[in-house]
Amino acid sequence: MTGATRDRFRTLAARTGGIAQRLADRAHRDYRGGMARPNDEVAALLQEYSDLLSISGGAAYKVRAYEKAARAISGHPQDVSAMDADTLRSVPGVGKAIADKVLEYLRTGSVRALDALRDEIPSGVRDLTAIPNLGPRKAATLYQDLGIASTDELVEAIHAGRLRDIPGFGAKTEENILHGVELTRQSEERVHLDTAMEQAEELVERLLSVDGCQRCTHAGSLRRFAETIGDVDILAAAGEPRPLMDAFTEQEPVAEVTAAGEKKSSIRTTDGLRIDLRVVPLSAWGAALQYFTGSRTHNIRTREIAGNAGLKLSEYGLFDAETDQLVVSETEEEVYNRLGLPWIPPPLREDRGEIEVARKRELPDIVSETDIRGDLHTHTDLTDGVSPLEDMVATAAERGYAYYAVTDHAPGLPMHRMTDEKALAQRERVRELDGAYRGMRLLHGSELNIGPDGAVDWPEEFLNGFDICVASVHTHFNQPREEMTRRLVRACENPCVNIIGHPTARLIGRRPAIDADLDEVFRTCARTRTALEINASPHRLDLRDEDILLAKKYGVRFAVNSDAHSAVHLAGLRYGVGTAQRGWLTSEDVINTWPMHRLRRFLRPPS
DNA sequence: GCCGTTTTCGGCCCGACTGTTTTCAGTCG
Repeated sequence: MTGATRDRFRTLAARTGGIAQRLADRAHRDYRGGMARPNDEVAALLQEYSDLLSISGGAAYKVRAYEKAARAISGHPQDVSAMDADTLRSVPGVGKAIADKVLEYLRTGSVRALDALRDEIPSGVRDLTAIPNLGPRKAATLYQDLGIASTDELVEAIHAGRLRDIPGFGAKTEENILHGVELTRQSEERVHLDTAMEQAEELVERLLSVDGCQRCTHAGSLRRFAETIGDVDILAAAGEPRPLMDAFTEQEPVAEVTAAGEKKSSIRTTDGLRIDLRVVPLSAWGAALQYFTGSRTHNIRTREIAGNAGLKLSEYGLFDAETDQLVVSETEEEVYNRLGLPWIPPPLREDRGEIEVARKRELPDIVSETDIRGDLHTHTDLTDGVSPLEDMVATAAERGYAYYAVTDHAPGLPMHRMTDEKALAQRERVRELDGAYRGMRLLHGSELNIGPDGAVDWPEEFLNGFDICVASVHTHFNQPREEMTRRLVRACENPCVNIIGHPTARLIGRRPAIDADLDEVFRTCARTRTALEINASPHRLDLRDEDILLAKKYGVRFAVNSDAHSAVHLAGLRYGVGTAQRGWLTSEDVINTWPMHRLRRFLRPPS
């Protein structure tokens, strides 16, 4: 690389890091976990192109253009694989060059320009940018100066002291990288909930169409809505397992068939996700479903109960321990009932006291997706969303919501360039649209930024003009515990703040939760009637289940929100509901299951 | 590369923090 090229490289790369980094995570996920929609497949491709372009020192605006197009296509409601050139170009951010590449991909399965970049930059170099604080520029330097093209090589180089000679890399950077590697490694073998779910549902649908398939569903941690998934368990019932096993192992894309038997087969998809299929006779369906749903500790408890009752529980059924006579096995209900328990919803099966409570017939009537009457945290293309207000609202109406809040970012995050005028103009448009959909009311709100001292963006007079305010931590994640606690407490005490958005600000596998005294924060929420969000984004799931259980003890209310940045992602609310279920929440605990008049009173209590 | 009541070039997402420097590159939200 010449000096001049390097200079250009530096100035341009300086401006590209942020968004690339944010989406690299998503792109990586898509590669590991497979692609349910052609749109996501194309988006992942464009994102990869953007990443490689920025690593190779490509023009910053070009990098961003591919980035933007990737986001737009991922969030676009129509299937890109059915589009012609003109329709493609009607997607915002897609022009001639990108439309051509998309068409080339759909026609031939590859893009020459992307292949050329792949030849230039090993995939391991792109993987390096998944490490926090290590962006495209640093990854490029590491590769060019030291030939580092994988995380393992990077760790080795640090231990060998080889980074010391590279300008811009000091002791602190080494330490941060090692810490970041640790964080990413913990989640390396696991995928986000949506990735696993989409893959599982697609597969289940395909298997259900196979001749002789009597039943098919996903089980395991996915059925329990665990926050990340190690491998996907699929259970099917059939008299003759062979056709199902064949359909399973011969599907695309399979990288490797790791087991292929009569009862169980395992595959690894081309993106590294492991999927197990078990086929049982219909008569054993209930016992098998119970067994393969887990959790391990929950099952230890149920087997224990069986043992104490002179029974034996396995994936084949509930048997009399003495005679080996089958007692029951056809449905999960039968199995639980015969153990003296009501059926226990899978998200509760974590051995967190559900057995004892079930025995007393005191299981909570946990919140379900159909209880949700509206979404209270969503974005539009006015800030960092990709769908216009009208599309978001139309999709919300299709989902049957009784109310829907638009909460774009506030001026505190300068990148979004929010202004008073823009917020007021949006409000006017929201008021115009309100009533356009029968039975759905619109709320105009904002997602405020909680500053380092706990203050939020706008003065109280202005905030009073909003129907609803979510307030979230978006910066200064590393404050000392006491400072962070004071910060959150102050935000809760602000009478205009209704909901604390993604309260711990964690990004699963990427950024740890902020350090705060949660007991203190939850106590304050209860006192100030500030709801805690359960952010449904599969990258966040924040609050997480255990924090929800703790907060509930303080009498806090919750809001399950999608934080959708496109119309397509409004459907992601289900992952938040699953998390709320894991936190034992009922609809009484969740403010967006309440009727509009009750929600209004909660948001703006009469003084 | 995309986009345009500024129609065909020039602007596009800005500011702060961190770690490395000693004036700034890189990363992040």
